[in-house]
Amino acid sequence: MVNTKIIRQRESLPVFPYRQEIIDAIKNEPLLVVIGETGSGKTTQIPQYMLESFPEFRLIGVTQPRRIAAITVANRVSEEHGCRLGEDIGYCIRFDDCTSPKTRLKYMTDGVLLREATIDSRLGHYDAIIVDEAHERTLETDVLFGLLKETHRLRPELKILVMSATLNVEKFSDFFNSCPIFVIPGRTHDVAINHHRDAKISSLKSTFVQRSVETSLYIHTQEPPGDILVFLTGQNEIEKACRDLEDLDRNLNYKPDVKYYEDVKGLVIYPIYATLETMEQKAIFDDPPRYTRKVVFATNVAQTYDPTTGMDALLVVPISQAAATQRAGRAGRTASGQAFRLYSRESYEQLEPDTVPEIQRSSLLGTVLSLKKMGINDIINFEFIDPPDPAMVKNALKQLFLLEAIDDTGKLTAMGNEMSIFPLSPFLSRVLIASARQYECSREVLIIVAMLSVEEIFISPRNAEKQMDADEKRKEFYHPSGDHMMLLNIFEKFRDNGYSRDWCRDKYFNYRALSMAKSIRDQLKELMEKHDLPLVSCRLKNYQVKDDGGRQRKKRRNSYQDVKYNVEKMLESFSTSYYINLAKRHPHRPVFYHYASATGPGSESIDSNSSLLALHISPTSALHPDNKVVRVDDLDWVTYHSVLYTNKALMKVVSKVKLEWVQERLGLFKKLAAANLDASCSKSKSENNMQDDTNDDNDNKVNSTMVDVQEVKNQDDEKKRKRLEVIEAARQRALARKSITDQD
DNA sequence: GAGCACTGC
Repeated sequence: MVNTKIIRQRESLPVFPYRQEIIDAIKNEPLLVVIGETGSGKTTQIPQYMLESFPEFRLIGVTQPRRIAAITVANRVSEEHGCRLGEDIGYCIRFDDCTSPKTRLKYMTDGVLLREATIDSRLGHYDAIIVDEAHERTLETDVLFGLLKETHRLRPELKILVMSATLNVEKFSDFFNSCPIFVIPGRTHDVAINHHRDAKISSLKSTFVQRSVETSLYIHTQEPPGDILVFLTGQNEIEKACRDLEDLDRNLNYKPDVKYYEDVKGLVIYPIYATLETMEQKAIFDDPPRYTRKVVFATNVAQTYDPTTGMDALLVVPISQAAATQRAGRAGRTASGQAFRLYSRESYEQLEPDTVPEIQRSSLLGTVLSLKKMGINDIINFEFIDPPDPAMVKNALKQLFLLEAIDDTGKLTAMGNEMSIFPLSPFLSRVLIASARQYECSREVLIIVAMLSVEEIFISPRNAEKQMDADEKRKEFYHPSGDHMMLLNIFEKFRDNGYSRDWCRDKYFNYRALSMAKSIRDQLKELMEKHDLPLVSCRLKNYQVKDDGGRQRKKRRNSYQDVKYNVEKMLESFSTSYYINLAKRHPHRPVFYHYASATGPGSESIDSNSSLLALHISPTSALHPDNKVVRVDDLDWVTYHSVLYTNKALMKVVSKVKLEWVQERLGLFKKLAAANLDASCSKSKSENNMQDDTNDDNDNKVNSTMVDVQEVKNQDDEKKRKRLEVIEAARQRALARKSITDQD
């Protein structure tokens, strides 16, 4: 049955007049770059043209950066094509494979294709690969670029298309052997851009929320009807902006003395950020009531990875010119519009032209492990379109060595091979394997690992009363050993309550996060079964439910022995990785110091001082002094899952450990100093010599780090404390300064 | 002076 309406729709798309030209180009060229704006139809049409024109193609793969895009596009295309989703046309995302042996066109996330590549780096199932939304430059897209270039050498018959929305794509073409670029002319509307007369970005500081609210109100009262979209940096700012604008709106009396009040008689204000419930997110697409203007406050900030500490840090940084232009372009999607920048034209011109690709600002630990698994040993010389910072690569190699995933020559070990089975941070993969092969507690550790792989579990209500209620309710999950066991408690209670959304709401837990943890647990369990990793419980045999009130509880406080599980075994499993994040308490203060920073590039650069950065226990931790679960002086050694920089360095997910658990593994730091991890990199001799120097250096640093920690332990005079504080403050300032391009 | 944007396997 031919649906004429669908045909008419397909033919009205900007890409349609170029159908034959595109097909010819694909026929003649193994590599092709296609440019087309959002809405040009490139994502839905070009794969269909290929399906229709190349019947000999058994499978065409199209990657998308986001799950939702893969699903909706596949849906749309199967409808246009007149087949049921999952038959000729399907999609594949994590936890949801909607394809069949019949499938010839497969939409997927770039992460899925990357996982497939770790199993078969030739991508032998595919006759064509299309990397869509390449301009987003996700970590996965960038790695795929390098792999596909290699695959092209091995399989020149494989058709490779790179599709992008930006015009600045010579780079893609240059990378793929100067391949042709096909441009689909777009349909866009004019956007007028207004800059602030003189404000510098650096001078906005904390006033940007207030300024954005004032500007919104100005637009509302002075400009013709039309919605307003405001970009801010985080949830807090967004909520404050919503409140402030609502207050201002309430005080407006919509008298007919201003030109546009007859058309615009009120405001509807929406916040949008990821942790909002899906329903609340969808609300922003509702049509506002008549005569009202819609204002949306949305998020967007950048993540940075600090190579001097090897830690993730969330810092507010100025956007790039490209990102500013893209944001402004949002105003012209459906009609002409205006963009208001709260900073001057000069400030705009001083911004970085392009957004730094994700690969240059994130941890490469998992990426390097995947590449090694694919047989790519020489990571430094791997063909990246924009190579990552070599210091980041070296850091990743060191960490992988400390996890025993690679040996002292940089080669993948049997352990590393097994670790790459799991779609997890290599730290957590290592823990999971230890719990299965060594400590006999994988059934429980599996849960904790899943809980550590999801977004924030705790909801922090803004309302002070609710916040107190939330804090109170959290207490029932506390465990004297720390937060890992708390996570296990939470998941088990969630399970015992039938994975209920209402239960989550009552306890102030993020239902979406806990459901995701359940899915991940199930997936990991399947992978363990498939690869013969034993699933063993450490539940104690003689465990009986006994309620003898306070005495039992008091006894538990002084021991790691849970009445129910062998907690030591679980925490020992975690220590196989997290000895790298071992911290010792200051003798007289509730702060901690990292045991040996030899892992991070911190050891390479400045100082052994990085080990003296004061680490605080996060207020959300069961072990935080205010929570009174344990006395601070009962804490000696702890390991932490991650560090968050606020104005302090906060350890997140902290558990109490015994030094004897990690003593043996600490020896790996020593071995690291002697290892030559990028020996496989065929660098010039002089660079290799430099390499050796660095390694010698590391050896010294490891020692000095240990001496320093020892000093902290033995000495405790006021001067020393002062010195540490000065160092810490300097570090924090340096960290903040690095992120701001404008001078004060 | 307390708190973290977004993806994804």
